[in-house]
Amino acid sequence: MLSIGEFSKICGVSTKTLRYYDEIGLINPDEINAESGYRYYSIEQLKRMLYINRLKSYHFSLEEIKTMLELEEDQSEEMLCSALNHKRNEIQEKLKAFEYLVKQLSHDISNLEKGVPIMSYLDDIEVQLVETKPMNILYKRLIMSSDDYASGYGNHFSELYEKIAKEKLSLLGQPMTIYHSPEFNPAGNDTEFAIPIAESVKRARDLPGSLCAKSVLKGAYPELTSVYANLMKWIENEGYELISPPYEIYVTDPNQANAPEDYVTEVYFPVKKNDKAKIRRFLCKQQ
Amino acid sequence: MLSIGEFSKICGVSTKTLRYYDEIGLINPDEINAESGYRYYSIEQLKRMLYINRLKSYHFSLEEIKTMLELEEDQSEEMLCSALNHKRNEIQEKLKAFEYLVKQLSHDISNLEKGVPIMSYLDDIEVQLVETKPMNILYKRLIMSSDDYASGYGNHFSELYEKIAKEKLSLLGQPMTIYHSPEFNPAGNDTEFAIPIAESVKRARDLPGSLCAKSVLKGAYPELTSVYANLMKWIENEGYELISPPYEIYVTDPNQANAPEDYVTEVYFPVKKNDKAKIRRFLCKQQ
DNA sequence: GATTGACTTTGTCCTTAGGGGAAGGTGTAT
DNA sequence: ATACACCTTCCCCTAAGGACAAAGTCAATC
Repeated sequence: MLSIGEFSKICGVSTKTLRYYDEIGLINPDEINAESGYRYYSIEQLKRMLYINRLKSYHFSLEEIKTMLELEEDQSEEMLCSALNHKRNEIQEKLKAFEYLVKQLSHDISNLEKGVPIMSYLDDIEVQLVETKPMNILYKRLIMSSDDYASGYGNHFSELYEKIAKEKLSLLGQPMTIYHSPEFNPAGNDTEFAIPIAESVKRARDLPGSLCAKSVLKGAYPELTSVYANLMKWIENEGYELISPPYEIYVTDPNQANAPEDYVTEVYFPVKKNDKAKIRRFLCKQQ
Repeated sequence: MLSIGEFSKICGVSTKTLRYYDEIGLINPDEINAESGYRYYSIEQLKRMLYINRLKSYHFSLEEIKTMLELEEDQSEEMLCSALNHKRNEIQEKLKAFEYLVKQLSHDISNLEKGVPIMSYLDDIEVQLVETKPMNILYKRLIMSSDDYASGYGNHFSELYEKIAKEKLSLLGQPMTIYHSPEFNPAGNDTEFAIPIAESVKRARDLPGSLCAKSVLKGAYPELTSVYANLMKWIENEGYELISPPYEIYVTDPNQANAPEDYVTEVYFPVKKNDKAKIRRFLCKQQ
């Protein structure tokens, strides 16, 4: 039997960690001296501990590791395999995200070396006033958490496209997303996926035309918040106000597998000129 | 002026977060109503908030972002640039680590699909008993935290090599590391870097020869803990005990830029047969 | 047998970057 | 005046342990 210190050294895990794992039931010492409370581990527990270490290195949470160890005992290898596969996909996603980050960082660094401030691109986002025409859209509206965005977009749109194909509807434009939430909430935002079509079928509605402030983004989606911010700033400065939920039109189809830097997205903010009361309040607050 | 909810929506940051940032002084509202305590943000603060978001996406901590914002005000762009460069290197390191993880995961998955348990490789690590010859080693001993390992190894060895080159000493073997800490401690382990040489110079000492349990690892360094564990298990089972600190010899030079999977490392545990008292105690504990 | 020093126990507080919810006060529109 | 959305502070919670502190225990030496 090994004391906690000996076991600690052998597995390269601190004694603190071993006590913590005992507490959460991840690996309990083979024997605990009833009088002194000293923990003793057997040499056979080594394998379990090393297994835990390996799963930890794969970025599984201790909670996940615990259930995987229980799977191990049930000899349920398919479950284990699918957990590993799932984790591999997760890591590959992160890999891609990191590759993109390096690109972005390099871009910012080279700008900074040229003396261009990092956020100066904000001032280069152009805003136009346009009059949009009413559209008939096939829609699907639901609460989306920010985690779902990456995977969710594709799925929801493909559902809509499927319906269009099955019911032989006439496609009239690019896919779009309408944001209904009045406040940003990481837990979930009220989001509507839509595709313009000709027919007035069941899950279709009218999107009225109106005066809109519009910006076009050429770049990856994370940049969209900047565009939103810029549009809000613009309408504030120019004395307009938002009259209905903003929406985005995806001009480039992400399924066509372009690089994220080449995506083109149009952002529309339906607006009208501020009314007198608002202006008065606005000036009042300014004082 | 914008209420916290409006500002929240514009920047895509929750109101909770905005209050937290106010608390830690990352971004304070332009104005706070003295009676109601309501926070009001100006449209000019947008840029700062978006800047914070961007730095956050680069995985800077809020603490780091805070100092970077202060740098911004001092117009100290070189510091900013070096911070970004540093972060880029960090991310590239993580990228490499993730690529290796995917490899390892794939390996484990393919094994598992063949019905081979993940940890079965442990049973395949061979242990031999060997008699080592005494060596004269040039050494450098210090406390290394586990974070330092990746970067530290190279530096410390190159320092030793430099000394050998400058003082025209005779190189007699591969670089090695001796682990003196009695317990694993993430904050730091007592580690000795050493290279065998012929001359008895100042920072050289004798490493006595002895009976050793030895394993050879072909694979990346994170696997070493498994080898250590296996050796400990072996000496426990075979009735030996460790008599002096274990050490590793790096047969493959990492500087030769092989793939980590091809590294060859020998691990030595100086041992002797258990004495009677130990055996008695051991049996006693077994009961 | 006594002491020493290394080892171990439990306990409490601390870390990041906020999320959840309660209790109560405000702003604004009707 | 009232309803309702919005805002405030306050407190507790997260994952995976690390950093102490006070007190008890082990094994070896004198």
